[in-house]
Amino acid sequence: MEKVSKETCKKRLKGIDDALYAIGGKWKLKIIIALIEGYTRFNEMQRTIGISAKMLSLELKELELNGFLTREVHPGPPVVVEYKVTEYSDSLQEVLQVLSNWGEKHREKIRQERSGK
Amino acid sequence: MEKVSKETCKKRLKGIDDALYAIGGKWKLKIIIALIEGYTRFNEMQRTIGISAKMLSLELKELELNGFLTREVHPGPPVVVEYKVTEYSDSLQEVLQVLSNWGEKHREKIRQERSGK
DNA sequence: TTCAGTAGTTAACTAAAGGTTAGTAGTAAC
DNA sequence: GTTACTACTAACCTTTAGTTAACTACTGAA
Repeated sequence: MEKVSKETCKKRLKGIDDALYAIGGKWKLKIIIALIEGYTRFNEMQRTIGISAKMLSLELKELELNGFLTREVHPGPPVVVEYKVTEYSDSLQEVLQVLSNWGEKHREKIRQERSGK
Repeated sequence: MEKVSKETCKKRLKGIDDALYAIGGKWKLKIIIALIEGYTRFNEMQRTIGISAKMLSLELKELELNGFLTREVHPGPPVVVEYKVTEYSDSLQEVLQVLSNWGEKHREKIRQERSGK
């Protein structure tokens, strides 16, 4: 009789590890949300998310490389660059939903604890 | 007719923000998994997760402060310290499940892409 | 008595993440 | 002709995250 379920644990840890590798960090999920909600332009996203140009540029490159979005340059003039989520990003919808909901509830809990004191 | 749903977007971004504030970073979710799966001791968790003593110590303090776990010292001799998840951590089960599953599938996808070349 | 284990802490350091400011090159409005 | 917007990039700097090794203090086994 073990208290610890080593196999399940290892499996879950590995899954989390792989997920964090692809979509961990401060910005990736936020960028994907912005794209899913219909934002396509660089400056637009920068303002919406509250990210610096440098970070946005870096993260967009990584996300493109990993198949989460595409970058389309429409030669102008004026030149317009559009970022769009790929179908693969749809596989993240559930993650986004669950995580965002949890965050909302957590914020509510914290708020109540503070006001309750 | 807007392509962008600003309200939904803002709400989801805020939710993600709150979630990442509490459980973002490389270690917090992993520690919670280890605890949920039944690990209770410091060195045990260190080995299972592959985290340094310093980081584990720091993260455990934060998680305790935020109500995700309790620290029980059983005065010995020998002194034994037990970490246990609180009920509140159960609210993370769905997050853990969804994220870990996504990670697994993502790894599988990457693996296939590499072998397919 | 020496070696190993428990539960950490501390110091010294490196690496990664992120911010700020400035600048580029083009368009377009005032 | 000056200001502003778009989509960035480069240099510089700070902060946060993380590693390694040494050390504490106590227990128990060889």
